[in-house]
Amino acid sequence: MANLDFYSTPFVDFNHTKIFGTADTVAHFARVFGEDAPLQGTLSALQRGPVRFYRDNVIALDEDVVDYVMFVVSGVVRSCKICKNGTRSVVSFYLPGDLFGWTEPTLSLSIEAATDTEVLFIKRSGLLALASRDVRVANVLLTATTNELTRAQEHILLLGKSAKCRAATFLTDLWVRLGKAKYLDVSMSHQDIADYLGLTTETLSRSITALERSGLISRVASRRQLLLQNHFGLRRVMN
Amino acid sequence: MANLDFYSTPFVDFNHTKIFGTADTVAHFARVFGEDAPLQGTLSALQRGPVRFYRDNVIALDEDVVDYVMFVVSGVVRSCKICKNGTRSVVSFYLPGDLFGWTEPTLSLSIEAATDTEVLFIKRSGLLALASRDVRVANVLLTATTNELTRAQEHILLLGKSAKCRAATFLTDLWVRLGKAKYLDVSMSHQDIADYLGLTTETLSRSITALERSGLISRVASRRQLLLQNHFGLRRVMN
DNA sequence: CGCTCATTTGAGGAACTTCAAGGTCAGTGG
DNA sequence: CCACTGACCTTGAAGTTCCTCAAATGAGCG
Repeated sequence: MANLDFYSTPFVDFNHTKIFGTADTVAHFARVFGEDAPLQGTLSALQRGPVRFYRDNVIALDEDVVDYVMFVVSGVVRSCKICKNGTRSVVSFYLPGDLFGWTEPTLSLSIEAATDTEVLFIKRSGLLALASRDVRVANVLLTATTNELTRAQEHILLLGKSAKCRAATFLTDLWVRLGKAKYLDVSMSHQDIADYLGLTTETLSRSITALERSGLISRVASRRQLLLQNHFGLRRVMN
Repeated sequence: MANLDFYSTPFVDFNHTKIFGTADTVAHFARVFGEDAPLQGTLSALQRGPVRFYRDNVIALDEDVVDYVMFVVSGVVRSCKICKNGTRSVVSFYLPGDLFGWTEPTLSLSIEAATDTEVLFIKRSGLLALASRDVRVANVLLTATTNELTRAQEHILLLGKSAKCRAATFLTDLWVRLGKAKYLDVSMSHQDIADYLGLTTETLSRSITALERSGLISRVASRRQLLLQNHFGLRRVMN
């Protein structure tokens, strides 16, 4: 179980983790908070990490993170819940550049590494104090939460559609969120995606195969790498 | 279509609306923003309304409300989307005391009256400016968005469960949100609830009947009024 | 190469939807 | 007061989609 008091000392090993340099972090942060040097300094005093987690390791349990918000430096983070009957739901995926951890701990979601990932921990109280002094920071925080809210609402709408539509929408959205690169590297497992879409892996597989047979997507080197061939057709399936 | 420039003049009629006194409004607002008299004054300068909407009338289209957030004074508001194939999804219900309207307009949700309702419109820019001067207001805004995010995530989890579980959870949650009164008055239509739960009205009806036959709930006077009889049993169905 | 684990495919079953009809209730007018 | 109306909810039977279970195939790795 994640014990975040660990992070009060910067640069520690934890849970098979390895500490990386902060160069990438600053670059990512700059995208969110701008290039203001004094502000960067204040922020880096609040942050711990980045900490590396290997795939499927628990980053934090929701109750543990009331004191921190998190920032994804690399990899994919999933926020999920296992119900009493054994089924799992993935509530959200967080990608590099996402600032998350606002939700109430009452849901007791588990924050886990969907791939190998680097995560930055930021003192919530310090960030809120900073926000009350600097309007830009306050705006960033409000933007981060409303963005996450918007994605959650899109997710709700998605769960009302057919399996094929869910798969097509997921792949297209992921492609957009990852910057519309030529090839889409689907780095999370089919199990994670299925639990996100409210499907079984079998139905997900059949849906993706159906999209492939329709000529809308095609698989490149590995099965994890896709080429979205017919964006217009995909848009039509997405409804 | 709702044209919010209308509200730049206070106390107007709009869309078969009738203007009510502000007594209730201030009481509701006090719960959220506290009893600070100068702050109340500043806030009331930002607000327009309350405006009354009759059931099934459109309060605002998402694109229209970039300049306003909304506050429910009485009744139930639904935020929903009609897809191209004709199916409708209800993303969220807002109850008296809820402050909403943060989500990005890209989703183009429609904000509608699920029952007769009174809604207060608050200038977004003014509220944000106030938040940057008053930390309490900033906290209220962040709390409002994170609360809504938490509810959206609970909604996502709910859509992964069985029809009976969804119905039981919906009724129990509504009962809690409405203050745990003895009897639960379900004021929205079954169609609205079904679209919220991702079910048909038929399946919803069958699920509620099943709950009744199990002795977990019972109907009182009208079909819209329920008594949650066995909270322990409901909890078990909710999983 | 041979192991393991993830993905794919197939057949059968369960849950939910669809379509159709009947029932209930509040409001309306005779 | 009572029949009539229309909206809403309930119930039944048939159909669809997705899930479950089982087995085969493929990919990654020592």
